[in-house]
Amino acid sequence: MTELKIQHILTLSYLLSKGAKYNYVSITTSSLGKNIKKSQQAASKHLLELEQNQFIERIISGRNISVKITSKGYSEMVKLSAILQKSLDSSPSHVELKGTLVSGMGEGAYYMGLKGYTKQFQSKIGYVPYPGTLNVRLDQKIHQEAIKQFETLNGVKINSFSDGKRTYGWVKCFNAKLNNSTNCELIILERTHHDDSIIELISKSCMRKTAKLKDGSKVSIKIPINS
Amino acid sequence: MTELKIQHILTLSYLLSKGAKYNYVSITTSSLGKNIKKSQQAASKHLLELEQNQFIERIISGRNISVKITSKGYSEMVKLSAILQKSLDSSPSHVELKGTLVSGMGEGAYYMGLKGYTKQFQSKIGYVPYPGTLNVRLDQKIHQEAIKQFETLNGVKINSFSDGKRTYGWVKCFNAKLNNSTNCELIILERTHHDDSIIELISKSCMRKTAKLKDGSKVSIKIPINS
DNA sequence: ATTACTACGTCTCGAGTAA
DNA sequence: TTTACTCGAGACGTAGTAA
Repeated sequence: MTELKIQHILTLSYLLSKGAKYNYVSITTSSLGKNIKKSQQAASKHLLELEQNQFIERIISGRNISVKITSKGYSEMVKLSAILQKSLDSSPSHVELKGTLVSGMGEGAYYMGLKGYTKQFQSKIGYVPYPGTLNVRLDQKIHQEAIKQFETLNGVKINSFSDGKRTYGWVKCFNAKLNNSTNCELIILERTHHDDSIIELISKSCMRKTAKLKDGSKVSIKIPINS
Repeated sequence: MTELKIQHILTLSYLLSKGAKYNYVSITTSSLGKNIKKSQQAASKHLLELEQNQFIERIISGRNISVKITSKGYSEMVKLSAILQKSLDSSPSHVELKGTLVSGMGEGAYYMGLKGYTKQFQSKIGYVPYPGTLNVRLDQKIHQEAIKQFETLNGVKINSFSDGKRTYGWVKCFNAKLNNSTNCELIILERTHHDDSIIELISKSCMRKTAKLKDGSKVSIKIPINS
């Protein structure tokens, strides 16, 4: 049994949309050509080949050509569409980052402890974070690159605020799971104070204790993507 | 902007199924080749071209290659999948037959009037047909061919029966609309007594009267397909 | 083992054109 | 107008092979 050639799927798709599943529909090769963005000659060849391989049936009366898709042709299209559909759906909806626990400068703890932030944390993520952020260095390039997409993804937005002297930038939170067990939030800062390879996490309790971590521990962070 | 080449969709589909929408996933060109049923070399070329046209991003560290689909690549796949999906869904779910009203031999009327049939008609299609079938000759080849598929489609099945002397074959009924207005049933007989170009219709009342028809009238019959 | 180059063969397309 | 042929150009895939 001959396989459906990949370049024929647009032709079959067009025929299908014209109702060629149950009825013989009359078409011209030039109109088909336009629709699949190929020449009239290519369209003609497509029909010929599809007929030869029994994906379609043709009835020719004079200049008029009528085409119907066979059940074999239809099921091939269903199969292909299902493959695409499945691959689009099944794409795992989380990002996994791996890295090493490092010491921060205490800056994160200072900023995140400001009232302008803690009030919003309480209402938007449901808790006031333990004072102190967990800094993780992403050792591999693939994780350093993967983190960049969070700039464009939508998380829980903690708005910027001002205390009269200066303004503090916004913070985006993404729910995450540390080492498959500890719930926490990955935070993306408007004004970051370190390079792309360091990420910061906050949590309700002290993660160094609950997850039994110390500097140099290898950690995994999984962030579900909900879109 | 370069278009996504049709031969690359299987590669993108495979990457997607490996989770390459959000994460960089590491793959080998030979495993990709196997999955898309092409050689390792072809797979390598595919990745190179996809990267060139910004459908994917690659990170190469030594022998290891990691790939992530770009948003451009993802949306192209969504687009294509939608086109296929739509063409599969939107296929008109009815068959239209056109033909000319002709006189039957009265045989249809005789058989369909037998109690073994009429009892089943009453319970399965909700009425006892007007005694007499409407015979329509399908003038065009495309309609003569289209009628053949009803052999394999499932309609309302009127079972065969025996009166002791002989058995009478089964009858399949398909709800139909005559000239867009009169409800009737297309009947497919196990033992037909005429050639493929003649179809028979039954209805509750006399269609020649209700639809104002006489021999030679051109008629249209639309049969919804429910599958 | 890996990726990806060159070389070559085959497939696909489109221009020209016949019927 | 149609469809579909021939044929040349270029796209695509694979074998062999280097790194």
